This record gives sequence, C-alpha cells and structure tokens, in this order.
Amino acid sequence: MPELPEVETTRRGIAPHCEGRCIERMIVRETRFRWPVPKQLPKLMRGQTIIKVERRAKYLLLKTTGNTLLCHLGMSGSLRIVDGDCPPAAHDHIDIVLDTGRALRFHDPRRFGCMLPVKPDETHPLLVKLGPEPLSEDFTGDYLFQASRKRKTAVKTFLMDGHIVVGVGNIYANEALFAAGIRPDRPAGKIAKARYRRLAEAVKVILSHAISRGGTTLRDFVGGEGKPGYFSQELAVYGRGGQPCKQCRSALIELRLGQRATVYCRRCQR
DNA sequence: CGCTGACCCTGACGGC
DNA sequence: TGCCGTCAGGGTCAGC
Repeated sequence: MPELPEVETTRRGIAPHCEGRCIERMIVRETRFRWPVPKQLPKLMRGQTIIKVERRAKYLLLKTTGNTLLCHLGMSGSLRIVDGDCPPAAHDHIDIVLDTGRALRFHDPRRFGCMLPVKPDETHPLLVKLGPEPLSEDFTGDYLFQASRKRKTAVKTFLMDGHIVVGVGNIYANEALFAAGIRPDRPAGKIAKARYRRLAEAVKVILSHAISRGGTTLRDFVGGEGKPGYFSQELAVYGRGGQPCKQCRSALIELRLGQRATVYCRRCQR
C-alpha cells in the first residue's frame, strides 16, 4: 500500500529509465480505475518524450513534450520497468512502451489508482487544493499549530487530511504520533505549539527514514525496479495492537478513528 | 465551513 | 477443502 515513501521510491526507480525516452505506444488493457482512463490516451501520448518524472503528494507526474501523465497508485498499485517481451500478468493494466524496448507497467489489482492526461501548463483539479509537502520547509510545527486552531477533529484525522499536509497515510500517522508522544484521539485544536513542533519533526524523520529504506512493504509493494522495500519490523505501533509498547512494555491500545485502524500507547502518548 | 460516513475494489485471512 | 464474511486502505463526495 503505497504511501509517500513508496511513491518516492517508485519515482527514483523509474526516472532513470524514463527521462529522455520517447513513448512508442501505450497499451491499455483496463480502463476502469478510480477515474476511467480516457479512450484517446494512447493516441495522445504516442510519440511524446518523457522529460521528467516528478512527484506531488502521492501522485506521480510524467512530464512529456506533450501532455503530462498524472498517475496515482491507489492502495495496491505499482509502476515498474519491464522488458518489452515480458508477458502481462493479472492486473497488469497499462503499459507505456518506451523506445528502449522496455515498458513502464502499471499494475493495480484493486484499481483505486488512476492514469490521466493533463494539458501542458495546466494544474489538474486534483492537485489544486493540496497542502504542503511534509519534507518541505513549508511544513513546520508552527504551521500545524496555526492550521489546527478551533479544529475539534482528532489530531490523527487532521494529520491525514491532504488539505493540511500531503502524503501522511495511516501507517506513518500512527508512527509519527507515537514518536511525538501525542495521543491520536486528542482534539487537534487543543494541542500546544511545542508539541506540534515535535510532531512535524517526527513526520519528517519517519518519512525520510522510510524513503532511505525503500518504503515500507506490508504486503506486496515493489519499487520501480521490482525490489521490495524493508519489512514492517521497524514499525513501533502500526499493526501491533495488544502487543507490548517498545518503550514501556504496556499493552498498545487499538481503536478506530475516522474508519482507520489506530494504535497507540496509553502511557507514552498523552 | 467542519465533520462523518459511504463508496470504489480485490486479495488475504479466519471461521466453520 | 472450500466457501463466505470481514477487513484493509486513499481520497473524493454527499449529506448534515
């Protein structure tokens, strides 16, 4: 389940194989995604050269000499480089065939992802209202403090809201709140500035660390070159409800906040 | 405007 | 063994 580190890992994996390469053709075997793939997409992209592979939030942007391809991996998606003669397996829905003889292959069993064209110099509506990147200098504890005033929602729900900050999904929200010593169900508007500074720092440290390790593989995520990320043993709380806290050994509490599994330590998080 | 819950989808897993 | 219900999850949208 790709979160920001997985998407960034994918970007770094595919960029060297894509940048400067021409799209020979696109093969679309399935169009039913979160938003349908437009019928004219292969025709639109054929012959364009990929200039740069960028990331915004969990979206990948393949900038070309024509349209930009906006791609989201959803929950189960992956984008990897395959040899041209590699036969498609189940759920290998889209191939972007490059002039190197290889192809960028979009695999997405649950089809929560998307692949959409964006005209040059346009910003897709999906990207307009996004909050700052968590690893940018715009994302600070002071910013979180300001944005959270008068908000009654749980701090974890607040942290996962893409209008506030992008790319912090369920796994990393749980982990960052543990690292910062903040209870996930505490109302966002009632948390002091100093604690938000700790939280912003924790988000940055955890995301950077996960990127340096190639993302968190929980089930079957693979990066751009097909290499799995590190497994989940470094996670302090996520998926460990009922097990002892790694810091104080008391049993971790598991509950649901906004439909999401939430795990925390009653003693270490206040 | 803020917040909650439904929804999209398939694979994994547990119970019987 | 095999069937079936439940869960997982990001992000958008409808409704209050």
